[in-house]
Amino acid sequence: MPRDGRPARLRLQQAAIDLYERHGFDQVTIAEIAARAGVTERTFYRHFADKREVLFDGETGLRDILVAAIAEAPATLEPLPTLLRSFRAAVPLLEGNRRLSEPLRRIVAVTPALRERQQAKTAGIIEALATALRDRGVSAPTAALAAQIGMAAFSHAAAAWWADPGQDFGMLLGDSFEDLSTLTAPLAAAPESGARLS
Amino acid sequence: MPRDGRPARLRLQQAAIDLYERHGFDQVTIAEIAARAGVTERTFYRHFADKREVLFDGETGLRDILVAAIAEAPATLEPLPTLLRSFRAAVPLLEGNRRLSEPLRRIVAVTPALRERQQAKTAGIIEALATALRDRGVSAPTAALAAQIGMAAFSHAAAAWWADPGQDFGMLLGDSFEDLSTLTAPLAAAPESGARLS
DNA sequence: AGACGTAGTGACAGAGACTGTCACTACCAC
DNA sequence: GTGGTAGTGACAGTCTCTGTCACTACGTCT
Repeated sequence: MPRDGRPARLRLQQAAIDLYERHGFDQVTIAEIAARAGVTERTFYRHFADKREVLFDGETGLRDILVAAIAEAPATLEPLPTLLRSFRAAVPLLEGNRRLSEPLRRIVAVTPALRERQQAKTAGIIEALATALRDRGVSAPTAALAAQIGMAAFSHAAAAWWADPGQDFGMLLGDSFEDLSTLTAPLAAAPESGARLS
Repeated sequence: MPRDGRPARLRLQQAAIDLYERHGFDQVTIAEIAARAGVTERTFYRHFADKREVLFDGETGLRDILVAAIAEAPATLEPLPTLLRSFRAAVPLLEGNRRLSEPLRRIVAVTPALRERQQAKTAGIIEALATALRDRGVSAPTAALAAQIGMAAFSHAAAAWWADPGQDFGMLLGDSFEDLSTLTAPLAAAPESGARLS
């Protein structure tokens, strides 16, 4: 029985963000969040697994877009170009959520427990990317490695984008993947054994 | 006042590993661990920040070796070759700890809360690698990207090493870094803008 | 209209993680 | 033997998270 028009879930998220930002994650209790949302503590746990999860609801949307884009890519495309393509498909989502993401980023940045959860979320996306690549016939180890590298390049581009709102994310992504090539170029100098990718 | 020869800290670690492995992380209470180590619950928290931390004591050793090796590398060496060099310096440590690490890996693998903590530890090492690269004059964004890629290659090699105990870790590392080159090679096909690394 | 299923919620009890604080003991340096 | 330091016990307390039962709102079917 919602006390106002918005569903309880949304009210809880908004209350949590407000309180976390104002007093710090550690100083806020679930009881306070629930009271502000007009529900009981128990109801909070019906919507979110724990105190951190309330901030990471949007991550699944990004993951789903990326996985779908990988599945739709031309079958002959190599792993990293496939990932670059999928990241480009997610740009509109990120640009649309930018305003909402700003306060979240601030809160997460200063709270170790939340950074830990965010890293876990990123690891989950990497795992999903690897699975999507395996479905295209890429071997498991190569898919895992490519997914990690691709996500690293994506984060690299995202960092630049957050730092300078004026830049075009799509172009930053292209630059990031070029940086991968630049970084790995010196490795060719000292080969040690035969190639082995599959 | 230790009840036996070994310091309480070691007894707590051993008790935690034993109980976590036997009954599962979630089913074990701090009181049980403390009782088995012959101390009180309060003493557990004097040695370890929380219930998970007791399993991740060795990670700092790996980090310190890697950072030291980076600092000692020739100043002209590129970022990724520098990282490869530092990972090679850590091989003896990993080979020496292999027997102890096996049960830890089993426990962590099946417990989401512990995997989360392990990801945080890995992120901490990546951060330390990036800092060490910056100290050599590598720009902050490039250092962060290189550290992530390097750690991905390291994990790639470690996964193969854990899967097949017979392999030489040093050679697997070389193969992993070659795989980086192989993966990024197709990116050169569609350049979009000028190079920008610093 | 009335029976029924389902989703969302309140209320209560409880286990267990983690913290703050004070007092005590062992040990080392001087 | 005096004082400092590290390690510990004991106790109280807060807060997170879970299990359970009952209740309401709402749509569906008959």
